[in-house]
Amino acid sequence: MEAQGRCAELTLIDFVNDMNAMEFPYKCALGAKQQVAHPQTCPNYRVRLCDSSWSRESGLGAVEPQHLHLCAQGSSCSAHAGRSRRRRIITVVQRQAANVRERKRMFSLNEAFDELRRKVPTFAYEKRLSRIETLRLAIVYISFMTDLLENT
DNA sequence: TAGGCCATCTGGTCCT
DNA sequence: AGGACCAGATGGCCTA
Repeated sequence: MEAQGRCAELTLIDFVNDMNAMEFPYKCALGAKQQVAHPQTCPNYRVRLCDSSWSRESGLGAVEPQHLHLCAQGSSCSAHAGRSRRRRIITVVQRQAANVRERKRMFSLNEAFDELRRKVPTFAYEKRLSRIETLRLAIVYISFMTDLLENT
């Protein structure tokens, strides 16, 4: 039992080694990047909040705005497909409230990512995993543990 | 300087 | 109607 546990431990270390070799060969730099957003200093933030293109006063709501908005998806855009829909008009206050909710939602998403980062094995000196790296590593890790369970 | 990553805003869609 | 979810756009920061 103890030997089996040690075996799993060693295999886990090998697994992390393999992962570093295969997936993250360049992850030897020290220091994790921790970005801190400053909405107050973000020009985009201020411009967007002052941009009234979506507001009731802009008049866009009255001229079939689905033909006015920029859409990178082109003709495949779901907003353009099928029946025409009237644009949902919201007030500045509602937009700001929606922005706050979206920030909270993204915050909880990042909390979940942080929790997942703590669950997947990495070396301490390794740079903080990005979200996509975390997901991919978790997938491989789960597969690895599943195989380990089936073969013991 | 280019590319990766991230935070934020935004508008569309779905669901309650 | 309004909140949740999603994806696109944008701009800032960091690293090679």
